[in-house]
Amino acid sequence: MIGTPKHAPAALDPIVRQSFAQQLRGCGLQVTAQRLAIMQAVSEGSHATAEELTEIVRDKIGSISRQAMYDTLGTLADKGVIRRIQPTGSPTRYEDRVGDNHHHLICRGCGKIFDIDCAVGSAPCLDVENDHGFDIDEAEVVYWGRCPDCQR
Amino acid sequence: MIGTPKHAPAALDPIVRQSFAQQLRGCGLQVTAQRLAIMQAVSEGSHATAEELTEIVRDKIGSISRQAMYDTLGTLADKGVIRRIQPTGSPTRYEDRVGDNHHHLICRGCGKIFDIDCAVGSAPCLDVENDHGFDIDEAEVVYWGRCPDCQR
DNA sequence: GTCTACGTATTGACTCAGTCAAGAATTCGT
DNA sequence: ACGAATTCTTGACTGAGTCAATACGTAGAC
Repeated sequence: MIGTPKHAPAALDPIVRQSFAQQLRGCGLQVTAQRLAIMQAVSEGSHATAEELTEIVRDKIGSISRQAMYDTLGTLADKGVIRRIQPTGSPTRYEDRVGDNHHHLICRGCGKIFDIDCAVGSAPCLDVENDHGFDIDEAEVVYWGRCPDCQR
Repeated sequence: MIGTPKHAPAALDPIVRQSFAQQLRGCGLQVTAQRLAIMQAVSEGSHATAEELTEIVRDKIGSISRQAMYDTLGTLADKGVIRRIQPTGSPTRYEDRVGDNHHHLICRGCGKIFDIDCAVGSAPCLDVENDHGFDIDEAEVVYWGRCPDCQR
């Protein structure tokens, strides 16, 4: 809670706020204080869980219901505004880096998650020998290993 | 034995059974009816959930506790005898294809899972530009799309 | 063969993440 | 400012998985 990653926890930069609001309208969604706070929280937290995001949002606007969190996170993820990642053995996490095809590196020891830029290009790995007739739209890659701290 | 109602409907091929038993001993595990039945169930089901596997095992040996299922599936997965896969929005699934670096193709519509052989080679994707000092041991790839049936 | 110690299975209560449903509040086009 | 549609709150609920204590079975020692 102390020492926020990117921004001071206080007020949302009006320009950023404007951009969040436009994103919502662009998706045909109404603009509400809860949604703005959730979008801000996702962009501040790095791969945060719904519970962690709830904490952050409560710091901003006082209170929010669990259901509003899940509803909004779900809709935003469906609209492609945020991305949902669900590592094995961990609750669902959310991030705001979308559309740049990056992947994740997770430590088997402590569970920390790092971003990995895709080495192959902008839309790699989508080539598959036998696609079973599927219309494939995403290749999700998770690298597993041990971080330097956990290698002892 | 004669008096007991513990039926054995689809008896396990003795040779396969032997191989399962050897795998268990090789991992330093004791050989029990429950474990043999679970290993057989995993090799029969394709990407089955713990619950589906429980059904299959009960058909074989009459009954098993939920805890024994989770314990055994967990141990076998840790020992590398079976593989655990956890797609977003679905309970954990298990399969017995291990060590051949294949991936999975999941339908966003119906959730069906298909195996995809890795096009790149036997241990691909493990090359990463910036590995953050990690000791990476696995790259897990999930392809998302729509199967032919769900494309309408 | 039997004994014994440890690994394994059962039981039942419990936790955690997420969902459902109904009603109250807010947003925003007119 | 009005009203319909969307969104939020509340509280009960579900499903998957875990914990802890006890009972059982396996396999090595005698």
